[in-house]
Amino acid sequence: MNKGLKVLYDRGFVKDCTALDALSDLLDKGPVTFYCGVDPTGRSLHVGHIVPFFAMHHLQEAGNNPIALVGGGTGLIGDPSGKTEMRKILSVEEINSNVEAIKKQLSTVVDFSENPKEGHGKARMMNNADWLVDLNYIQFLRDIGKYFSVNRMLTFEGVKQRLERGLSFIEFNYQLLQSYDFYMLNKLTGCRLQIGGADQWGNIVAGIDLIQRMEGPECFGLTFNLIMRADGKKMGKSEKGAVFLDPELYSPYDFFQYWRNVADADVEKFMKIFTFMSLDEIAEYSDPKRNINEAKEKLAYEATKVIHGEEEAEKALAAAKALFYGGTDKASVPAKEVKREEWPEEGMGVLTMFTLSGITVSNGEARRIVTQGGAEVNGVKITDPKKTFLLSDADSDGAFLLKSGKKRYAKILLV
RNA sequence: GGAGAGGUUCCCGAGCGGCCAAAGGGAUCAGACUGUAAAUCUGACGGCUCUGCCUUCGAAGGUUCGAAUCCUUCUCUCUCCA
Repeated sequence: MNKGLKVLYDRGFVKDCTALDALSDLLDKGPVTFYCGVDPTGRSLHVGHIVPFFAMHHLQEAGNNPIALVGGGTGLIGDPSGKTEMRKILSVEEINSNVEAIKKQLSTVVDFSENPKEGHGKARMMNNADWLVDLNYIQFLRDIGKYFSVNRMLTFEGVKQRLERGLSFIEFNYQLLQSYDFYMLNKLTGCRLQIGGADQWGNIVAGIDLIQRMEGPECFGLTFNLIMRADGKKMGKSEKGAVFLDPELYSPYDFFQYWRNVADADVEKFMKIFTFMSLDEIAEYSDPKRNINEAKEKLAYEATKVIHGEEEAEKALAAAKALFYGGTDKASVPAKEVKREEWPEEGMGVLTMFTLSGITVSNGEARRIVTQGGAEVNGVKITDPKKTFLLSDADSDGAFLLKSGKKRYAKILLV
């Protein structure tokens, strides 16, 4: 099998391939241009979204040329695959600002630079708005629509599910547009391969068929496993909601903690997918004789390093050590700054402090934690919800370190 | 267009005109046990200046001493018919 392709298999990405042998041959013959779509529906991707882009990274490393196709046009519609409800329709401005943010996030795993490393393929970013927005409806129906069978589209799993709940015509069209994307990319760039999550299978196959019917070359599709956690939950959801890549929405410290707390059974799998560690190194960490917590720490460090950079990863690691093993560097604990002169003279109540720090959403929730014995301030357990703190109670760094439960930390920093 | 069913707190889902901030489950949070894991058990779970007060049951009105529960209009969803 082709080397680049094998990497994806070895690391556990691949779910299905339309024509494995033929694709392998094609890759062997030289660099292949391939693409993967992203929907700009939010201002940040979360860890589940980025799986195909890790795959993209490995293929790029093998010399192939990736295209990250932002769905600036299709985002105006919404893909019904895997959704049980209609997606909200975004304005053009929203989409454009999301596109910018997403590009930045993708750059952490895919190298979009002008001069990629020796032997690596050259990546680029494209936007399907470029050819979709001005599409002429009648023309499109005549040229593209004639190749699609509604009967066949109705048999697709994603569509079937939606039929039970209702599917609007606009969403039903998604498949045609995605197929058209593939066709256009093939024409414009010679793109021969589309990769994506397992839920994209139907759309990818439809695209390949379309190109064939439009008398283009044989194209390929490769889909990846939907990454599930050992507890059966979908990847990328945490107690706090989706694990976003945007540090504003999900701090690097929390990001680190997300990986630090994965189930034992997931560690090896996640190392293969969400880090660039070599398989040999991963094998070392997976040795059952080895302390599983060491492996989790490594996973957390590596994953954070990829997404937020080495510096943030170091900080998160140091902070974790400080909080859990009594170190001193607590710098990267998420902090909320408060001006000294704004601190109430009679002291600030614990409940207010917890809510202010963002650790709790309401005073009621803070009260619960305090009365149930889960609250700590600067290492001292607080059980009285009426307890107040004066400026002079802050630690030597001028901070209050708040702890909720066993592992949630936040800080109020006096400035 | 016609007929019917329905919109309940984060999600699913129960709810006799007063005893409903609203059963039950899930999710979540805290405690115990642990390895910053899993499983399990216990407790909490709208907001607040918290033995009380305020805001919620698609929206707006109305009936009533009193409504999530009754009436009217509007709105949205689903099903069947054409």
